[in-house]
Amino acid sequence: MERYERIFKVLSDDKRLKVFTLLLKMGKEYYVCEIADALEESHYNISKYLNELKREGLVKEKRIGRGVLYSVKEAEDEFMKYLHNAILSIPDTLLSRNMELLKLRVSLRQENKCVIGVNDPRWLEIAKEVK
Amino acid sequence: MERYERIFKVLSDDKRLKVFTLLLKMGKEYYVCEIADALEESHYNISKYLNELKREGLVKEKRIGRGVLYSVKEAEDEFMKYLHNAILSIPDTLLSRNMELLKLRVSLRQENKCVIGVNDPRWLEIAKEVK
DNA sequence: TTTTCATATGCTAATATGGGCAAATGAGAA
DNA sequence: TTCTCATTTGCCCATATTAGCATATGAAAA
Repeated sequence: MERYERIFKVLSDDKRLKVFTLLLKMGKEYYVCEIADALEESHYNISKYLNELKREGLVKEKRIGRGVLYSVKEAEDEFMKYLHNAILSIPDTLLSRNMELLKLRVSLRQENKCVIGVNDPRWLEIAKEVK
Repeated sequence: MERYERIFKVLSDDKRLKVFTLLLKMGKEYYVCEIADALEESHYNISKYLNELKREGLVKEKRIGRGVLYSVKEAEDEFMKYLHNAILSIPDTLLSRNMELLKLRVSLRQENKCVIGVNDPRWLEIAKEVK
């Protein structure tokens, strides 16, 4: 049962569950810094969460230049397919702000460069408009 | 997200996951002492696990005389239905010994009385036959 | 009532977990 | 090479979780 126990454990933390749910609902690839800004968390913690999710086979990574793109790994068995569906059933309303922020954050991409997060005045300006 | 986080948390422990998976796969009602013996755990810990599962709405209880019957609570939303299916997808082989023990344990029921577990020589005799 | 039985709960010590900071990678740019 | 940037990792501290024991309930039997 260890695999299943570990999968539930990695999803049992608010922050990690939000990271995974966001990636699953948005369905594309995102940089660590974009996810961090969308969830209004520190970059190093988001990096830790993504690594924990990767360790359990929930997400995959792809290095692009200096950045790393993360996305949900395709479900390879029945358990994981149902788990994805369960998490997709979580109401969007619980993450609407973060999904909105992520879309905005991605729209700032310039030749695959990240506009750095919390301290960047441009980003703060944009983020405060989103309820 | 708190509800979902809490549900994953209660399933993130080996023992609690086994209790819930066993109840879900077997699909009937069982006494605390029966579940404890089937999982070869202490009665007080199994009682704690069942209460934690109940607190998150995963199982329900029914008092019968001195005993308490526990069973899986029907899924009431999409999330829970998919979660049940995910857990039902966990291979039976991982719990075959415990499912076997539970069936044996239930077959000993006498007018709703429990034959007490770990220290009862009759039960030990029966249990050691199951691989 | 008193006793017995099945289950539940309170307490404590050992262990695990999470967050934040600082420093380390690793890859491209200069 | 050296510098910069995005991400990762190691470390420490505060907090949370867990198991086991002892005790408490609550319901029926004596």
